[in-house]
Amino acid sequence: MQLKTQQQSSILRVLEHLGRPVTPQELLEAASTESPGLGQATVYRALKRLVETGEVRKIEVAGVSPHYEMERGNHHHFFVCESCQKMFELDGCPGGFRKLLPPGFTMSSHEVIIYGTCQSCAA
Amino acid sequence: MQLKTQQQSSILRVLEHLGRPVTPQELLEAASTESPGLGQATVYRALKRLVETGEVRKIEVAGVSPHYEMERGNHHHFFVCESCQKMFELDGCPGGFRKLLPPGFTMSSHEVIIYGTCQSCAA
DNA sequence: CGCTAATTGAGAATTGATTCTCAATCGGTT
DNA sequence: AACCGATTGAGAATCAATTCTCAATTAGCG
Repeated sequence: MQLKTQQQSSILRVLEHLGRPVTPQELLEAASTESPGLGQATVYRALKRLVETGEVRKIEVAGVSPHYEMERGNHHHFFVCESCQKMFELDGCPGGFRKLLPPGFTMSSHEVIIYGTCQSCAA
Repeated sequence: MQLKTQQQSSILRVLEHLGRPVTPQELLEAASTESPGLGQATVYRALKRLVETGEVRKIEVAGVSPHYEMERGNHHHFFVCESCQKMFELDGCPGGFRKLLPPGFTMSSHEVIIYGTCQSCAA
């Protein structure tokens, strides 16, 4: 058990290399150069396993389909380019969210998404 | 044209009365007491029209299906209760998001979602 | 190398949200 | 009250994302 297939290695390697949240579709296309004939079911199966083991994080934000990125343990938020639909990681966090809570409410986590235009699209 | 049917009035009145973002399903159930036999297609049709005219806003955040709320023009964010899945409006905004942007990126809007436990569920 | 269970690819199937179809009914006008 | 186009409800259909099915292939072990 726990086979290390060529497909699984490709998927993980490409995901690490891309360095930003990507859709299963983008990942399929990118990993297909290393593993020709790669099927989308395999990408979904790999992502599912990686999310379960905590190696990969699934990111869902309004306006775009789900993206996946390597879990690197650093707290960060996201930027969504309204022009190319690509998603980027943003370092840092302004904090101060707890003061928005109404009485009796407790916060376990938060998310910040910034929409706009990325550098490539602005050029 | 531009009929004001009993169903449309009920949907709008109930949405205003609920005072928080709700799902089409919640809205259907709540408005059904006023308009028995109300169909989900009618709720979707009404919401679509209201969103187009700008009276209602569609809110999509990770982890829960789309919600709708009256557009009142005040900038605010959202709280999602991880226990009951209900969504609430949060007043205020910490600001300071622009400093998270990498060079060359521009911001057109932002969203903040806080996850946690609401007052009712905490009790 | 040969075996066996796990994995893969292709396409069908499923899921949840939303939209469409169409006959019956309603709203507003005369 | 009668008319006619708009709206409605029920269920079928669609859509995008994801999962399942199953025969063919592959990984890891002896």
